[in-house]
Amino acid sequence: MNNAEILIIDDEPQIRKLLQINLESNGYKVTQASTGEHGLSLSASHPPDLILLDIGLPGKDGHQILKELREWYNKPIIVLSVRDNETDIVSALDNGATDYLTKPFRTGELLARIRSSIRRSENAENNSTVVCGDLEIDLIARVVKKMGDTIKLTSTEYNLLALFAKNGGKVLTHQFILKEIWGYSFQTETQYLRVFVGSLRKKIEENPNNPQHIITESGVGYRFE
Amino acid sequence: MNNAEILIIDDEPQIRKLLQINLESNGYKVTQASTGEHGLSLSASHPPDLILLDIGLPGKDGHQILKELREWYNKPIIVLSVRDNETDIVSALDNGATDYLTKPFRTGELLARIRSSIRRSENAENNSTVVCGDLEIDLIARVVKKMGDTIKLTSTEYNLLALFAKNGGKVLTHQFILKEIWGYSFQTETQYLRVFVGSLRKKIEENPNNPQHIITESGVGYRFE
DNA sequence: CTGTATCTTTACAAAATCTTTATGACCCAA
DNA sequence: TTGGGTCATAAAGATTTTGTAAAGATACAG
Repeated sequence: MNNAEILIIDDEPQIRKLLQINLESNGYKVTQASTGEHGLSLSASHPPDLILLDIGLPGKDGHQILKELREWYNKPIIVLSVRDNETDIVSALDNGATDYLTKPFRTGELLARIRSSIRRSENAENNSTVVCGDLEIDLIARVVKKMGDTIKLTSTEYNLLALFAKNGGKVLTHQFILKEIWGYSFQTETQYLRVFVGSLRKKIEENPNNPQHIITESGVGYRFE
Repeated sequence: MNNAEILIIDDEPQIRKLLQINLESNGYKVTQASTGEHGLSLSASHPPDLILLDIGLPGKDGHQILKELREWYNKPIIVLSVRDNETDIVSALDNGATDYLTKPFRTGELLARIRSSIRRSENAENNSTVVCGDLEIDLIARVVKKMGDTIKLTSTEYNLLALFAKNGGKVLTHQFILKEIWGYSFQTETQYLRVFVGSLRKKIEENPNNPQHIITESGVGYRFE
């Protein structure tokens, strides 16, 4: 992923600034939060592709934030901390941190660890091009073709289709889809899904009244074939 | 994974011994190799669940071994090294190392990083399918197939079948099933069960009048075979 | 500032599913 | 034989879930 979105949760402005400059110059899109609570709400309303989390936060502790994030967030979380003691490291890793880096860190190493984390979270969902009957979905170029012709999709439509394509054959619950595309706080907005699934079907299905790709599993969610 | 197999590739016997003792006392099964070449052939003949790789190997360099491993091996590789310079760290991570730890390392931290790596590589795979004659029930994808063809089940029908599949061979009482699927207050609604078992049988049994999968235990409940 | 594309919300019809009722079969003991 | 209990099935009804169109809101580019 070239332009992954990274959320920084850290109370020190100079660290945030340093990270922002380095990350942006490497092509990442950066969001910032100075408190854990703000970080939680930001990630809930728009889930980033990776989170950089400081452990030594004022107010709610970083360990606590990590636990709350991991209740639903399953992409990489790299913990940054001045604390170099084993207890903090082990606790963070066992609570679901992807990696733990002590401050001061080397920028090159941080970037490499970010690349490594993102790479693994990506090929967990098995990247490249998904071919499905007359449909071709290029997950890298973000292009969708039907019988060889490029289809014009809006950003949200594409995100939804990509999520389906990455999880072909599985039933995805409404909650899961809403969480992935719109964010944690949209879990109850099932009407969004109906509208967007409707418009996707109009564009990708041969006969939208008898969908062959996006199949509805009544009461549960949708399944992509 | 409680008893994961870990391969140690390191030329220092005392490090291997130290690792072996610590890993085995934590329930891991340990194999050892003192050279990169030996490590490659061991991992090829019997792929471990995780590899601990020393970078400072005599003969073929650890970076080279890492590259060759990554041509086919996609489970976690944690690099251990006395080299604490950025070049080695970045190179290892970019060549597919899951993590990089400098020696001397803290045992607790290493164990936590091993747990973390294995945990993530596990839930990347993760498919539990119950096969039962011509029936296949994929509990993660929430899909049921009969002779390879996907069967359309309603949400309640699926829940019921999944409950049966998870308890194959056991007799499940009416009360228990009703409690699990509909909730505690439905324990007396045995007629629900008759209706739903009936419709399930129509869909999954070869001959619904002579059911082979869902067997009636008169006066008690049902049993799944 | 203006128009266009996209997203969000509302309203209602259609479809799918669940619940209830009715009926008949079967087994077993009185 | 007869009557009570358990079970299976069909079908009517009630309820929930889904699909669709379209209006209002928002964001964005020129």
